[in-house]
Amino acid sequence: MARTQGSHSDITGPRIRQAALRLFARHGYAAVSMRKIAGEVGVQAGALYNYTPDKQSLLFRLMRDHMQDLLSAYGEQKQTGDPQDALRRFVGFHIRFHLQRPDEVFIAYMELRNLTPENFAEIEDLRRKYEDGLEAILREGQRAGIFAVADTKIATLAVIAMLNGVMTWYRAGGRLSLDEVEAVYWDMVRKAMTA
Amino acid sequence: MARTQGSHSDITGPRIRQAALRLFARHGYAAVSMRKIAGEVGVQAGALYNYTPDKQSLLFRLMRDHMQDLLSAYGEQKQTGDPQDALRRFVGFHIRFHLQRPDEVFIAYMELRNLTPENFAEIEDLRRKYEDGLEAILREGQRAGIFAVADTKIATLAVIAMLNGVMTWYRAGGRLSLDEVEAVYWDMVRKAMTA
DNA sequence: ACCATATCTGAACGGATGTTCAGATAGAAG
DNA sequence: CTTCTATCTGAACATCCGTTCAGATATGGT
Repeated sequence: MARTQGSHSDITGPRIRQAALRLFARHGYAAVSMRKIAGEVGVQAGALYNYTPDKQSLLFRLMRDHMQDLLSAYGEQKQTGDPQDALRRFVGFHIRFHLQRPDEVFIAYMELRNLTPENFAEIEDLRRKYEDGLEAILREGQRAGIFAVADTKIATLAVIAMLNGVMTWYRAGGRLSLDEVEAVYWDMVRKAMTA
Repeated sequence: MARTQGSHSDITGPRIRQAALRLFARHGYAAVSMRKIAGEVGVQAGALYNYTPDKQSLLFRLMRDHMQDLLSAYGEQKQTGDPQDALRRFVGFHIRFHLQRPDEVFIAYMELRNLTPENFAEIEDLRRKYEDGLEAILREGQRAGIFAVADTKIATLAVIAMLNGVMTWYRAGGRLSLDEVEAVYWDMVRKAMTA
C-alpha cells in the first residue's frame, strides 16, 4: 500500500496539528509518541514527516502559532479609553480568549521546558510582548493616579497569574456564566489595582 | 561487583528521592529515565528498586510528602485573630513555604497528569484541604463584613493562583527582599478581598 | 489515456525504556 | 572469625522511541 484514498495535505496537515495539540495537552510532550499522534490521525508514523521536520518543531509551531494568535487578537482590541476601562477590557479579553483555547494555553504554559533554547527564547519573547501590553495599562493608570500598585511589573504578573487560575476550574455550563466569571474577576482585579 | 563500599539505605534512599525531585522538576517526569536518576546518585538503575516499587510511586511519594508537609506546616500556624490578620498570615506563609521548595511546588503542580487516577485523587484531596483553610478565612471575613467577594471559592482559587505567580519570577538576592515581596502581594490581596 | 507529483506505507535503524533477578560483595552481629 | 543480611551490579527481557527511505498508489493536469 502507499498513498491512500482521499489523502490530501490540506486535510492531513491540520488533523496532525490538532491531534498533537490534544495529546500534548492531555499527556505531555514527552509522553506522547509520534506513533500515537499518527494513530489518532489514522496514518503511519512516517507520514508525519511530510508535515514537520521533527517532533520538536511540531510542538514549537503549536506554541508559536498560539502566541501569535494571542498577540494579533489583542492587537485588534480597542486601545483607547482611560486606564480603568483598558484594564477592564484586558481582563475580559484574557479570560475569554484563553477559555476558548484550553489545550493551547495548557501547552504554551507547561511545555516550555521541552523547547530547545532557541525556541524557548522565541516563545518567551512573544509572552513578554503580551505582558507588556498589560503593564503599559498599569503604568498609565499609575501615572494618572488611578492605580496604586507597589510595582507595575509584579502587578502585571500577579494579574495574569490570577486570571490564568480561571482555566483550572471553569467549565462551560457550570455554576457561573462567562459574564459572571468576568465580573467576579474584574471586581478583584480592579480593587487590587486601585488606590 | 555487587554491594559497594559505604553503601547504606539511610544515605542512598534520600539521595534517590533528591535526585528524582531535581530531575523531575527540571525535565519532567516522562522525560527522566530511571537510569538518569540512578546515574545522578552514582548507582545502577536496578538499585533504585530497593527504594521504590516503580517509577510512578517515586513520583507519587514526592508529591504526597510535599503536600503533607504543606498541610502540617500550615496546621502549626496560629489560627486565631481576626480574618484580616489570618489572611495576612496566610499570604506570608504561602509565599515563604513555597519559595523554600521550588522543585516540590513545580512537581506537585505540573506532574498531576502523570499520576494514576488513584494517586491523582489522593493528591487532589490534600490540595483541597489546603484550599479549604484559605476559604474558611475568607468566609469568616465575609460573615464579619470585612471582606466583600462575590464568591469565596473563586476568590480562594484566585488568591492562590496569584500567589503562586511569585514562584515564576522570584529569585533570592533579586531586586526585592522576601519581606518586600510579601508586602506587595499582601497589599494586592487585601485590597482585592476587602469591601 | 497518460504522466508528473503528492501522499502514504511498511520496514528498518540504533538506541532508550521500565523492570527483574541471580549472584556478588560489604557491613553488622555474635 | 564466622554468619547473616543489606545493598548493589550487570546482564537480560520485551517493548517502545524518533527518524529515514525506497517503493507503491492516488490525485490532478494535460
